[in-house]
Amino acid sequence: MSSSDILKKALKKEGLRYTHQRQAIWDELSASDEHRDAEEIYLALYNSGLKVSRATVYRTIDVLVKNNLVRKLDLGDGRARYENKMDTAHHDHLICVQCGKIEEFMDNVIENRQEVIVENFGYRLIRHIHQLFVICDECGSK
Amino acid sequence: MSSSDILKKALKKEGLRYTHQRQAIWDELSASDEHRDAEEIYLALYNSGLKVSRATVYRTIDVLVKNNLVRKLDLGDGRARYENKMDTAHHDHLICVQCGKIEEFMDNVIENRQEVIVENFGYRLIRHIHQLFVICDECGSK
DNA sequence: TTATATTATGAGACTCATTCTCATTAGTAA
DNA sequence: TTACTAATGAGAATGAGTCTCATAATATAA
Repeated sequence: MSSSDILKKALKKEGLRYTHQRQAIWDELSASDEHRDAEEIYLALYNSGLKVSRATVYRTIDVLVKNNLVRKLDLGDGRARYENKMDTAHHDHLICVQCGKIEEFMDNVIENRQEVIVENFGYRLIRHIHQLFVICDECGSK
Repeated sequence: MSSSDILKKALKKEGLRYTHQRQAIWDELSASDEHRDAEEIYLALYNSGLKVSRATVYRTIDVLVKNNLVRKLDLGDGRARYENKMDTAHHDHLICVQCGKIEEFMDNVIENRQEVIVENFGYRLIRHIHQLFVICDECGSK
């Protein structure tokens, strides 16, 4: 399925219209596996000649997040980051507190324990946030 | 060690002065095991007749957090929560996405796996955030 | 104690990411 | 095409948190 088909499908599901702006924003996000904030997405589009407003960037990202095409990350520094979620397995993040580098990890033992913990409370797990703040090899060797 | 001794010790370590406001804020935080935001702390003080400014609330909480007397929680909704950290073992949180109720959990298997993961990257673990967003028993039964 | 030197406080201005408003523009169903 | 809406853009608004600076309070020295 092409990039535009994926988007069109999500928009149709939400009863939303297919626009150039939405396609441009989805193209920008789906073409990269970086963890960027809204301003970086906005500037990337702007610099490639696509004048999409910040408001539309935010609005469109919301739709993409809601439809599981993009993941929103809150790293605790006041700016949300977004990552392409297409064709990527579930994972959580390691963040270097010095240089900001972001790595991904996934651990089945932890995933299973989470379920057990929530079950013991008699609750139902909806989603989780698991972030390991580290000093990476490069920063640690300085 | 009394509440004021604990605070005085932390302030001395930081080279800061002991003031009524700082004591009032620490009293308010140390007397409860709730997870409140800065505005709630401010209002609790205000309503008990202690007119401490918001700026001082924020400034003092920063000192308390830095000295491990208080823990700052980022639940991803734009307002930081603070909890008394005195005499409490390490734990992470379950948050009900419907009613906002917060429960605490601690799992040694997870704690150990975290260390292993970070070690495998050749990094050093500084701190972590682990939050399980759930639907609690009360909300789930409705 | 009392004077002196700082530091802390309060009020409100400011910041910055994000959301909202509303007039204009553009999809889309018929 | 038309006609009906929904989407967009520009900039105002929001809200948590931070900063400024004149005034008040604390710690230190005498």
